[in-house]
Amino acid sequence: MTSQPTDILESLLTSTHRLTRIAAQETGRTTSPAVWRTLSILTTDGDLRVGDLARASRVSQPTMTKLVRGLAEDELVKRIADTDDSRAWLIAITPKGTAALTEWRGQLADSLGDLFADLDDDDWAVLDRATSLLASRFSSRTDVRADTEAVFA
Amino acid sequence: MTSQPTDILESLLTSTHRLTRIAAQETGRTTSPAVWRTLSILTTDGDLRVGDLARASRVSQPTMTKLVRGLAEDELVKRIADTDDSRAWLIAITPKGTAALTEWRGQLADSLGDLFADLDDDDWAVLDRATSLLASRFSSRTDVRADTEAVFA
DNA sequence: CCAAGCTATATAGCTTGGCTATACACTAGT
DNA sequence: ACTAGTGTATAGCCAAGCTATATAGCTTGG
Repeated sequence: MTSQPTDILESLLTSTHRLTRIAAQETGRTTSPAVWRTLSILTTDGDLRVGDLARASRVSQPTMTKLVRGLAEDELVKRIADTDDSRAWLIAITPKGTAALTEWRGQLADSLGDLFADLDDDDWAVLDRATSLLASRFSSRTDVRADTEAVFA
Repeated sequence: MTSQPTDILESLLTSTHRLTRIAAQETGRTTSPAVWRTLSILTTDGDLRVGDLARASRVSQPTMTKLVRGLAEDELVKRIADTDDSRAWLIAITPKGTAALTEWRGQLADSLGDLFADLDDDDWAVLDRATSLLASRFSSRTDVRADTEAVFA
């Protein structure tokens, strides 16, 4: 019996959050999901305004403002003045930010390696496909939210 | 071309956290990942002591104590005195807790339904297998290889 | 061309989940 | 019985999330 979508989604979210906790403990890193979610979005989508970044990451604008402030202090992102609209900023990931994301990716593999040691190539292929399926949910779509006019600049 | 495990894991975690944020916004629910992660563990593993629950959920013991207090106030779990060790408590999910988890599962399906509308049966099978693979990482007692039996039956 | 309103970001203040350090209460070993 | 060990709770901190609101800059109608 194949599981119902509702069960699959719940199990997927729950399991992944447990994985996240394991990664946090094993790496001893304090870097939060919010940080690498943000960096990851900037990497795949390119420079974004604070508001668009908030929508992409699905958090409120004040939350993203706060996150960006922290990231900018750590020099993982930089703010670029928007010449067309001086109220706005373009947020761009810095080389240091890219390096941090890459490093975290490696630590993930190291810390979760043992847990996945028994997976064969076929299992990895399944995870790969599933991950692609999930990632494709977010790519270049008329994002449910009505406005989003200028995501690509 | 298959991605490297390190990329797969990073993308998996990031995508799922974005899904989590979408679910939070669409359902308008304030219930946090920590809550349903805890309820989900209690459902699959049965009654657990606070310490064991903390280990299963991969948070510190004080964090779990705090979570359990909140859950108990909402009557989603109850504390059962451990007759063998009067320092300890067994934490059990209540019918109300089970109902809440079930309801959340349904809301997940509702709120994420549109996003996954274009998936065919094959795609869902992939997600199902991947989810089983992930879930099997945590079945601490019945060791590895739980995935092979768990997918289809 | 300027007041009124709309929009982009920032600030304030709150809640909760996460942590470490430590206290307290009970169990167990010698 | 004393000491060491273990299970839970408390205290106090920080970060990530929220809503409500302020500030600053665009835009537009009269």
